[in-house]
Amino acid sequence: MGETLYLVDGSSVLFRAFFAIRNLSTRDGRPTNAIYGTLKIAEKILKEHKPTHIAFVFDLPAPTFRHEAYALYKANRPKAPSDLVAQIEPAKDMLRAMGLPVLEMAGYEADDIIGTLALQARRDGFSVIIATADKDLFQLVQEGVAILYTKDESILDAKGVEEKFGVRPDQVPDVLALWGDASDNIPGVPGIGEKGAKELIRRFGDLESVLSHANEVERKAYREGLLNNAKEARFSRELATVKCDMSLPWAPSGLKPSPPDRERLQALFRSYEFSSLILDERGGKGETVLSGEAEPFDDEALAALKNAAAAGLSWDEATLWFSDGQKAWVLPASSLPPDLFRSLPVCAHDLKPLLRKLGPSLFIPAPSFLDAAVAGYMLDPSARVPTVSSLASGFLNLSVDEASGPARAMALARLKKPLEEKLGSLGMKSLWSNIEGPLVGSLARLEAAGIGVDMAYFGELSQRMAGDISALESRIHELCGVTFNVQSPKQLGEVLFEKLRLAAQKKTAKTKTYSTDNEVLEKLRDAHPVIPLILEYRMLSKLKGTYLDPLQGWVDPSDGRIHARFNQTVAATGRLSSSEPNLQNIPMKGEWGPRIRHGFVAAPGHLFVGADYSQIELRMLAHLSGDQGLAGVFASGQDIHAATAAEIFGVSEALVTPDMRRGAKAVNFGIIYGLGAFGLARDIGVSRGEAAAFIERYFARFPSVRAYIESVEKSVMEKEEVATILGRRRLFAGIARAAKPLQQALLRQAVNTVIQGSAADLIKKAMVEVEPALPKEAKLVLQVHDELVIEAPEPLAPRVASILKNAMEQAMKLSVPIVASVSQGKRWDELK
DNA sequence: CGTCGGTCGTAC
DNA sequence: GACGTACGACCGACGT
Repeated sequence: MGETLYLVDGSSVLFRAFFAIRNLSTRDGRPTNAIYGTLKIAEKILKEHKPTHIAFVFDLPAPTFRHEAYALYKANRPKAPSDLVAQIEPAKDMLRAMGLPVLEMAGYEADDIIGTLALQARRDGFSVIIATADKDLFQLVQEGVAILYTKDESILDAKGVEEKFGVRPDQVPDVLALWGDASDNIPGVPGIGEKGAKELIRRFGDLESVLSHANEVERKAYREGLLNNAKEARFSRELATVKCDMSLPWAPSGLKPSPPDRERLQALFRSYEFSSLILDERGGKGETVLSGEAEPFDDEALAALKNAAAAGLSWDEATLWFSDGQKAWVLPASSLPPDLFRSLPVCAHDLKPLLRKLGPSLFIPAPSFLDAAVAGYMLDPSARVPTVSSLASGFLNLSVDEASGPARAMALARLKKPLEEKLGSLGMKSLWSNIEGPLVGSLARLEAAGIGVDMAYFGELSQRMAGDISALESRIHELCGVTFNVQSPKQLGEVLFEKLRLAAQKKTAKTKTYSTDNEVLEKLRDAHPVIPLILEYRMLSKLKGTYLDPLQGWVDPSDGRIHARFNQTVAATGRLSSSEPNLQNIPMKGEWGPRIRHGFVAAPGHLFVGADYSQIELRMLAHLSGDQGLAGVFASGQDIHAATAAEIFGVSEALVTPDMRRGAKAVNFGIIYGLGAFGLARDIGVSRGEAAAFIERYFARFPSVRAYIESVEKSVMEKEEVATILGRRRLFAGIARAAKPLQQALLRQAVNTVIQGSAADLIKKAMVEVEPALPKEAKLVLQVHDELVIEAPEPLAPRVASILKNAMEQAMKLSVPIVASVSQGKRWDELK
């Protein structure tokens, strides 16, 4: 193995540190945040990568060949803030004192120095890592040259660049040529942005091919932009290309770190007041400050932690810290002893990502573990999930440097007991130990399993839709007699209601502009031939833009699967949420729903086994309210909406018409959401009076439901909180004193939280109970609020189906039956 | 150039 | 003002 040269884009690192780190300054007001950030990044690179060769490369404020070629080069760039400028030289001083080579040369840009050195180093047999936050440098990546992207600390090789940036490294200048770069005042092609530039380059390969095929580009704005700006684009490409043949006075072999000048460093740290770790804003108010140093993890540490009341655990990219509350110990994540976690009373903050990283086999938490983020969420699920330092401030009156691993570990060790006591005193001890605690591991495994997607199928679907969308767009412009952005509600409103003089239905709440939502357009469907086209356009571009195209970017290349996040600490009612991407709102209805779900496919030899609760929230309401009428409907297994219709309309079920059933269904949903007569009337198209009568008949038929809702409302006004069936709570501070409209909204939230949250408790319980009962080859892959999907080897599917159904139906014993219907299939759309 | 509020639209 | 819980795409205004 040859040696590795780290080339750090000093200007970009400094710039990023300046904006990323909260304001730091010395007592006499000199800013130090960018210096501190640069120091941290330098330390991190030295510690984690131990480079044999390294250099920090900076720009000097002098004209370069690009300025000569292009008078406007960087002319757009606003002057850097003076607080940043003031830190440039001190940061370089500090790097020099650390013994790190600092390179700069008048008339040479850092990018070109880096490019030239990178190539030279490759020729000399080095591997090269370029640390930067600037995508321009992605173009330098090749065999033996990688990027350390400081925005997310990922290492990108050519494949990585393609995944992150969407094109090959050698195509980066071509993309920039079209896209332009406002900060460098590279013009690019007007009308083409990031998305368009990448699409065009991916399609045609490079700038020249794009220009020569400009006539084939469907989108008018792109086509005209290309035809009219070929010269500018070529010129932009030149500007955006890093020069790799500069003549430089440095050789890669000479770029070695030398021993730090300790005395000079000490003096600089004293001057910048870095001597202790940073105090946060609360540091001055009589609180103890927890910062920290850590010793290497050894047997002594292990013994201390095993005997401690709690083992605080924190981590970053590659390092773990443990603490018994007094001392802290550090070890590389890679040298983690198996079984360690099982033997320690761990307290961590947001454990799931670590679990994902280490793999569940390395990390099986002891039963006594606590996740401080989840605990904080349980204590107040509407609040933003607290940080370690905010918890420490609240529970320990302690100020903690959130950026320090040892300090976080130490605080977490001390937090375990008070958090557990608080959960206990609020009656949520078993909610933690039976549900939320085990769920941390379940969700980590679910996320790690991911779900398979048929990208070729999605690609084809997307392409077909692109043609339809573009045709619709042209036709819409034609019919309206004007070219405009159909995706802009503002522009669309102006065209429909001013130019075409259609009857405006309503204004939007905040901006008082014409509303153009579905409801409005449906009312106008027959008022102008363009309206149906706009509705069609909306639907297609929504589906393509939200559910088809972005999914590609979430496929993990290592296994071809999507590993979405299932968040445990987001929804105020206790539900899970899903993001990156959200797999809980993939379309289901309409002709396109199944087509999109069809793209989610079980692994070869496997099947999806899915089960969803039938009417779980209404069943939960029947149980919570004890309403005999509602319970009777469920007990007899009738169609709930038809039965409700029969009750409301006072006819036998045989005489219930589809319209009556539809109305009853809306009432049933409305009850759960606190619907009023106004909303119901709008939903089912009856008069407000009729709607009010429906609601009144509903409550007359199911009187305990009304009584129950009123009891929840009374209780939340007194206690300012509600609790679900398993004791999960949600706070409604100040509800009693709130203004009427707000109070009404809060009351609806309160009632809905009990119902929705209790249903969430139920399916969470089912999740943690079903997992241990499954064959080990079967994995949970989705949770969609009332639905669980398991992926199982085909021969095991029938067994898994019965285990799943059983676990879901037996998770709680309610006064009404709980029914889960199972189905299986190769693709998601086959689950019914 | 990034952030953020607004609007719209999916899911349960 | 009027129906609860989410996520996120796109637009457009605003100020890092």
